[in-house]
Amino acid sequence: MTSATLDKSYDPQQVEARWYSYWERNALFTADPSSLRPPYSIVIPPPNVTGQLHIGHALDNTLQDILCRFKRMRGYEVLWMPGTDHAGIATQNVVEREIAKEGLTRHDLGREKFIERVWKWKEEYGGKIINQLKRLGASCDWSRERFTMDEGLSRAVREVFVRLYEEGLIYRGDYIINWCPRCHTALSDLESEHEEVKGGLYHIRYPFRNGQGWITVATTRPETMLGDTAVAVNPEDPRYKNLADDKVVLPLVGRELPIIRDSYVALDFGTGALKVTPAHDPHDFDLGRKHGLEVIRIMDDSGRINELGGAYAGLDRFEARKKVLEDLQVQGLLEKQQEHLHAVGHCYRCKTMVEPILSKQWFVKVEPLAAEALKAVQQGDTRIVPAQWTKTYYEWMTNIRDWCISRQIWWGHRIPAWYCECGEVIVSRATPDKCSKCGGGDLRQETDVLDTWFSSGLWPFSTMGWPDQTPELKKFYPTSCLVTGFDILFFWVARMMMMGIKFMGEVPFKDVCIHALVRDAHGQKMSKSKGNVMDPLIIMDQYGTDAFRFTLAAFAAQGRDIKMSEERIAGYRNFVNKIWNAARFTMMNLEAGGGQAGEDDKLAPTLEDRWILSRINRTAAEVAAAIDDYRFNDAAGAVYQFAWHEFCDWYLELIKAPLYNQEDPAGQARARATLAEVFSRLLRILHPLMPFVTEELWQRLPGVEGSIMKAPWPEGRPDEIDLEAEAGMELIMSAISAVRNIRAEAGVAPGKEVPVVLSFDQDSARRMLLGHAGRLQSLAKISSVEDVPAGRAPEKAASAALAGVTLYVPLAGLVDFAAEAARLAKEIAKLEKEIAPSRKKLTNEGFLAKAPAEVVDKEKAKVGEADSKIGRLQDSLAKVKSFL
RNA sequence: AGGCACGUAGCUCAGGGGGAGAGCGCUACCCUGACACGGUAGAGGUCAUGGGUUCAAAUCCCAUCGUGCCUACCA
Repeated sequence: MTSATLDKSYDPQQVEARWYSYWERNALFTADPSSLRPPYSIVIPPPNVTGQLHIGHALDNTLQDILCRFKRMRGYEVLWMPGTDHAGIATQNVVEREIAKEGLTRHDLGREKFIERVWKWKEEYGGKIINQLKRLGASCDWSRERFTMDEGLSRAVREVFVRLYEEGLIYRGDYIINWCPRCHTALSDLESEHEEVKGGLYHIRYPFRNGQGWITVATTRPETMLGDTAVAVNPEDPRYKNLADDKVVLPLVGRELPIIRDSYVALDFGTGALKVTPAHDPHDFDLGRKHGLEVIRIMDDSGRINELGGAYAGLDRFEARKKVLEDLQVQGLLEKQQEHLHAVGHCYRCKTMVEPILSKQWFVKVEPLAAEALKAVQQGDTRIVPAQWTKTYYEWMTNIRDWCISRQIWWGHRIPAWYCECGEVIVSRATPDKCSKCGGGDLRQETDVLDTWFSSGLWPFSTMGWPDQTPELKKFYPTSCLVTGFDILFFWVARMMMMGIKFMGEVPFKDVCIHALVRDAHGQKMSKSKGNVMDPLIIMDQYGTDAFRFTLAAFAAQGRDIKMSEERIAGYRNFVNKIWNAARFTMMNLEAGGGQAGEDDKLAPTLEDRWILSRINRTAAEVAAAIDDYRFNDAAGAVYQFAWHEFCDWYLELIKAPLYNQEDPAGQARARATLAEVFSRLLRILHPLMPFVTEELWQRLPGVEGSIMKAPWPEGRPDEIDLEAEAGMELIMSAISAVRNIRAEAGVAPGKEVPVVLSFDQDSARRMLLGHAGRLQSLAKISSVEDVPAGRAPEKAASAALAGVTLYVPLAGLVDFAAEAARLAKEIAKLEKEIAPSRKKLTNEGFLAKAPAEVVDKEKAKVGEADSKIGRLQDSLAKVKSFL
């Protein structure tokens, strides 16, 4: 392969397809638990099997990939554990929809057949996202890919369930839970998403039994009155101190209800009187228990009024509300209704309004687990980055309530509990064949399955073979870092913390790196219903994966939402192309040397060599530090700045002269050697961010063998840091810019060469500029450089004041003195404006007295420098004006 | 109701007590033998508002306005 085959512009499509399979074939992603290298491990947040790669996954996995590739290059044994989540409700919904097309429900098929169908679906369509992650370049160890319903992981689930049960941390009981009437299952508190809903607050009269007036209750849920078993008021409420009767008659139903007094009732809300429906409201449930109230559940699992709802039986809850209100209106019992804004839970899977319903479910007693998880972060075993999320984590961990883990669906880990006719409940790792109490053989397994998050909570260790003691666990647990969005901090991170500490005795990860949500260019959350989703696959097709990844990294500033913009992606596409062309240039020149580069580089390095080596050292260090700190945007920014604005803009331009100078073969070889070295390092610095193009270019570099993935990260070389070269280059670059500016402002044709006269007031500046006059000439199109004493400077010239030198471009006949005067005046004004704050500071006695000496010195130096420049510019201005 | 962020160039965003930055866009010139997905030179900002701390505030503190998000059982 030679640069003859390197196209003029980068075409991502063909390159990307080639390298991913190369990496996989060569097992470059595979982790070796017996390696002696230090471990670095990440478990992927397992996407749903039903999932399609969206931009949030893309961000999340790009960041993980950057970390993994970087750590590999730095000599770590890296395990990036991949896999997918069985996503109980979501997956079941998908397959139910599929069989619905055949006119079937899951009940037509029966549990076993239905689950077979789900597995079949999973084999066929599930895990599409895995290939999409590969498109993204994710360097996961696919040989270890896991699925939460795998046999091994299922064993871990059973083990955990049984142990928690045996310790009394799992229990079963009747409580109010969040019920989704569409999915027909219980949900945890987290899975019920609160959304503001405009509802009504209805004031309803409950007449006293004795006919002496009524009590008015206020409610947002009039339809649940069918299940009312009391009315409650606050014992302190003067309005209700002396009531006409101690019982009311429930309208529409006719049941007599006691009036209970409880301080729970707020005095200042509604009417101060509360209807109590223990079967359909969590607080009412508590009140009911406390006061020994009857519990009447009036709704079925689909949210329809059941036979206990009398005339309303069969009506959907919303129809029932309407009808109840109508009937109350007719009877004159609806005193008033007002608009009322309140937060109502919605199913996180299907957005159906959640129904709080009394039901028998399994729960995890989380308090003791949460206490440990809280402590682990407090004492720094796990660090949350950025730290602002720590508080949120604490808040949740301290206010946590028991976790409802049973789901009335079929797809998932079936709860390992069996019921015997004798009433015994057997919870066991292995399927029992007879009752442990009565010996009976007629056992029925619990039909409920576990919350999907129960199994994903075990992910960091179940994927590594737990409950067995495996080499993987030994080497890679606890994992180094977890990268995820804050939206699942509670759902998942918190649960992994609890489970990891409980069962491994150690936190599951040392760091939690929390990144922002990706939004569209207007800051809206991307969603299918809004139609503002950006499909990462299409983006990758259009701009290339590397450009996309680089954009994500550049946007990933901590603690902020990301507004994705296509313009930015296009900008970084251009950057990738810039790298490509820098490579094109590099290779053309390396080949021109017949592959001899590096052999004859004994010559002392030139200024630009020293400078670029110094700069790339700093850049490598900066990028490394940024990645280590999860400041991905800083990493991207630093390498972008270096590659484009130092390496390409200046260094490549500067070495064209020596590279093209046939008369100095040694100088050519030396330039080639540095170029090859610096470019090789640049590719390696870029690799974690843009793996594909860097691999392609790496493998085309002469003398390179093997993947860039195996190449070492360019660690710092303190000997190459060169302050003198950096300062010298500053001066040279400023001189070149000054000449270019003068040329542009004077309208000198780009091709025309101009003479330059320099008048020095510092010897170091003289040595630097005259010693590198050739560089000046080639980059600023200069015909000659002349050194004159200050007094002999050309008069009819445009000029610029630099540090230690005044630069003149004599433009006899060309120079427009009026324009030059304006330019100088502008320059002076700009300098004055810039230096004004410093001047002010130096007149401030407090500043001189209290500011650190080095700050004062710095300000003085700044003013001195500016004064020198301004003075020289004013001299020039006066001269120019004299010709007007 | 509480909590957490955020208001910086036309747009999208970095920065975070001592010289206002980037990308895109804009203006002018240039197809210069890596690159027009390019080059060179420019224009553009009282860093939301009002106070305070400090020798020094875009940066720290308080308040106000605006925006977004999270948590929450006043029916």
